[in-house]
Amino acid sequence: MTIPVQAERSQRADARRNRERIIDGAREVFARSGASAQMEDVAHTSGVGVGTVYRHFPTKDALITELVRRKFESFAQTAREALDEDREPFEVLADALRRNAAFMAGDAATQHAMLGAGEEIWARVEPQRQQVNELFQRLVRRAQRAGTMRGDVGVADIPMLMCGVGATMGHTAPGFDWHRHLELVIDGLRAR
Amino acid sequence: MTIPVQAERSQRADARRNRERIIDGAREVFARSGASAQMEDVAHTSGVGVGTVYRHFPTKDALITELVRRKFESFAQTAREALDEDREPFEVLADALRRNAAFMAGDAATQHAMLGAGEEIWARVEPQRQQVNELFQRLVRRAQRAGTMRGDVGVADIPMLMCGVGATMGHTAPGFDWHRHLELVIDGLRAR
Amino acid sequence: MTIPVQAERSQRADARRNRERIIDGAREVFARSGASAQMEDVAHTSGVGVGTVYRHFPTKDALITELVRRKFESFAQTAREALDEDREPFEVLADALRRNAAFMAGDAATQHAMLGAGEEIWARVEPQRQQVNELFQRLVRRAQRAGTMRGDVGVADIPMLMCGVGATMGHTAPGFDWHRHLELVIDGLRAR
Amino acid sequence: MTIPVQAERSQRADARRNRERIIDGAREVFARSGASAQMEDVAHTSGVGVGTVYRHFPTKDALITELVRRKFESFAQTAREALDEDREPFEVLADALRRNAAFMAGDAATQHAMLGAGEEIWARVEPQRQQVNELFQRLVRRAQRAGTMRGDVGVADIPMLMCGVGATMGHTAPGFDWHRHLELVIDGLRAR
DNA sequence: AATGAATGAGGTTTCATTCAT
DNA sequence: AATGAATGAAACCTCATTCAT
Repeated sequence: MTIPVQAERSQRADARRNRERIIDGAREVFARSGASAQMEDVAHTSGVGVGTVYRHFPTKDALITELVRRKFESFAQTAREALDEDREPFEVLADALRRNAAFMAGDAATQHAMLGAGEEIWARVEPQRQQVNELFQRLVRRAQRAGTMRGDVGVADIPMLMCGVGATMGHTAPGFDWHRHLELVIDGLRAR
Repeated sequence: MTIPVQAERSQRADARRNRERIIDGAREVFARSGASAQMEDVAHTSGVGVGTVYRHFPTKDALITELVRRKFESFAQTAREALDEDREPFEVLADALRRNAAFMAGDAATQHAMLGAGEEIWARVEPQRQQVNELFQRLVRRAQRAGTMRGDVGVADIPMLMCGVGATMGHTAPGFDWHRHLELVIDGLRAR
Repeated sequence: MTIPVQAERSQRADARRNRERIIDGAREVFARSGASAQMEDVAHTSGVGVGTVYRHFPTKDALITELVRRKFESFAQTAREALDEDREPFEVLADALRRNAAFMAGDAATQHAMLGAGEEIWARVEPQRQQVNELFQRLVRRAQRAGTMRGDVGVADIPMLMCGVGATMGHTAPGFDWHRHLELVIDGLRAR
Repeated sequence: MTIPVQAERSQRADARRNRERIIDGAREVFARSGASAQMEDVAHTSGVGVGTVYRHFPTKDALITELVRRKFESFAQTAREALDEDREPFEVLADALRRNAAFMAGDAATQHAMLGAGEEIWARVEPQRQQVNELFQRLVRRAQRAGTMRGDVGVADIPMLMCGVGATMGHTAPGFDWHRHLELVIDGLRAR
């Protein structure tokens, strides 16, 4: 009786490992090919067959959604770490934004979602989004209490502004530089 | 002798009318379907055959490029009109940005192009882009001389920031409001 | 009353000139682009509009047919001139074949028809074909009477063999040379 | 342990069977419709979807190329068998040509390629072509040594002459008969 | 559970022909 | 009679998804 369980477990471990490989592959492929990435390419890059990709993610959208979800989770993680920091609160917030922007810069799938192309994706990561919002809410409140952040800006503005920064990342147009964009945004949040 | 000339003119007028109808149709369809709009749909919406669309625009990209080019031209027009105004220079600039943002908000095709989907399109509109830049350059200079605009922000930053505002337009996410995004951007440009 | 007649005549002259220009243009275009030549290209090369091409030739096939018909007429002309010659009859025949092969070499449309692609075209130039046959019949008979041409070869074999030579013309494959092909064919016709 | 191997093999066998079905279907369709045959038609005739055709042959040209390649391979096979015969060498060569001509007559796709429609195709079958040439080279040499074949004709002439015979096959014109054309060619190769 | 071959709707583009001017 | 813009039926090819092995 224990043998099938072991087998099942080992298979689950296998499946789980595959799931991770697929997610890694997908990130790589989306970074390479942008929104036009193909499932076959994801499968090949991940070292599995397309069928396996579809076993784990019933839809291309579902795969992208997972990528975005995880990105939001790392945004949340950044915020959590920031909450433990002890420096000047606005600088803590600004650094968290900088770290998250850097995360986004390396992830074309998330950028794609950020650009409004994926209404549905956006809806399906609502829980994660709220989680991020709640955490940033606290960072914002601290900074506003400290008087170093504008009082008339809310947490809700932050994802909107960061989406804007994300839009810059996809561009190679002259004068476009998301680092500068981000600093202008941060500057705009600072109390005067 | 005048008859052929008239005939020639009337034919051209016809073709030109069709061209405009196609552009109008394209705007409508791109607004509806975003980047995935289909040429067949554009043709049908414009009330012409696909062949006619292809006679005027040899490629889907060429059609989108024309849409974007015209949008840039209206941006330039806005700037020209602004240069004739003689209110407080920063307010003149801010209003020009508001008017242009409103133009973009009504044109999903341009939003799409702005959001990095079309490297090539962007390149082919370079002349128009520079024209817009030059005109805004003057508005910026005036405002900076008047001391009501930050001195450490350049014209080059403006399209980048406006691109960010455009990214907000595609979203229906809670808290997303491009008017607010724009005002935050304008605020960030204001001298303190 | 005479004025309209003159007008009509001048128009006919005009139309006729156009017809010739179209035929010249068509030859040029078919030589350039082979079977995939386009009517628009023919029109442009001829310096007229497509509509004009279609006024003169209701169909692409009709245009090609005319080209082939004329080619056959020049084949006939070659034969007629040969019949006036006074040299050794087989050599006269051989030279006629050489001249006609050279005509074909410069005319992709005819080659195309020769390659069996145009069943219908072939059928529509039947009268011209028979004319050519009859004339060559006489050349063949003379050569056979002179005993310098194989007696067991008929006129009917000649277009078939020449079609084969024509097939060589379209090729750039190594070792392909229609002049050599033709000489081998001529050799095969010679009495031993 | 043997099960996966069997599975792998049977899958490959399946794909391979499909590949053969596609090639058979293609031969049928090209015979019916000539150069203008459609991929959709090939798919339908083969009993598979278009996608499957494109999985096996990325391009219409690739499919035609394969057809031609195989034809060349059967030409080579004919030559190999002929080399094993030990009848009079020229007759052996002649029979090989007859067999190959019959192969061509049954395959409109090859006829089409032979007739110069596909420069690129011709280039991509160069190795097979050379293989055929080498084998025929030996047949030719034997016949020439035996003194029953003309000494001033080379192997390089053979494909050219056979191309000519192929051109006859596409025709239904009166007097056209490729068997006769071939015999005239063979006669031309014979020593006198 | 994994594989990758198969599917086929759908997308862009071409071009012979028609027709309004 | 001439023009060239308009038409739209194909043609080729792609790719998300399904399914037999």
